[in-house]
Amino acid sequence: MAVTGEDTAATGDMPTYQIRTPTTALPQGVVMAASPGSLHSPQQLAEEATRKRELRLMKNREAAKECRRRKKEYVKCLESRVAVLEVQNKKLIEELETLKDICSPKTD
DNA sequence: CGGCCGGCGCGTCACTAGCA
DNA sequence: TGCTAGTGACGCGCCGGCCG
Repeated sequence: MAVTGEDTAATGDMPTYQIRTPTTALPQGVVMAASPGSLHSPQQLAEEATRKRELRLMKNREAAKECRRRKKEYVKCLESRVAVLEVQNKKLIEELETLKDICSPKTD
């Protein structure tokens, strides 16, 4: 691992999202119908939209990090549970064999 | 040594469940 | 019903190991 975390996709300053989904996200020409109460110049509206988008992206970025962290933890937890159950299973099998030996009629 | 491949982490988008 | 947090999916870049 040791991934140089910071130099990946976005931090490389390559807005990949623009390439992938030009139509979704925020249709660029469209200046989101502003909140009816506050009237601003088109430029202000655009700035507001940009600001909102950046905030959303930032929050989602953090959410994704947290989500991945939890998922890793969950997987680790499952793996250790598997290990415990395997040991337990092995012991039970051994015990079963022992009991079989004890209970089986002598062949001699 | 250079190319390829698999694994990993990241950012973003799209979708959804739950809440006010 | 609109908003937000959570998450699956996708694509990207980086790294380490393997092979010719």
